[in-house]
Amino acid sequence: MKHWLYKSEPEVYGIEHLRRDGTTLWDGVRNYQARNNLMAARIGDRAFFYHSSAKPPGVAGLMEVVETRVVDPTQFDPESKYFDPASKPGDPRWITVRVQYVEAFEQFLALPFLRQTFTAKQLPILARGNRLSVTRVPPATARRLLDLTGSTERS
DNA sequence: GCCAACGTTGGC
DNA sequence: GCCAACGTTGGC
Repeated sequence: MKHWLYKSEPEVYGIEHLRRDGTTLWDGVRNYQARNNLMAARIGDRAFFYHSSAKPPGVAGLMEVVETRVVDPTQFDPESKYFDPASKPGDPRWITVRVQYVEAFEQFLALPFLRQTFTAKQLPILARGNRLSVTRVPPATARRLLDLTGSTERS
């Protein structure tokens, strides 16, 4: 089982929205590297929910991947801000996953704390200039994060 | 609001 | 294929 980190702005869609919805389609990713990471997810993988552009930003909760390689419908919707006129229904460009709520962490981990605790190698989003919205979290880092958050999944 | 770090686009 | 211009992300 792999661990990932998915970013979203909590004012747009945060862990509390997911708690309410139960599951959601992680749509709107329009970066090829991030998409490739989404395509590498397998059912049962866990994803840390990262609140970006928040005050403060940080790791807020945990999700489980429940459906993989889902065609992102917003690419074909002219009304959507994620509409991609170059993507063809027979050859969709944007593929994503469905995620399910696992928990909102008792202990939110703010970015300054993450910087104190991990190196950029341990947690790729800390790398200078890293703007990728979907990244892998190495197993050792995932374990430490789960411990630090008081997750129900801690070992 | 600013800026760094990229990714994308389009002219040539 | 190069590269300048432009757009986006996201922290500060």
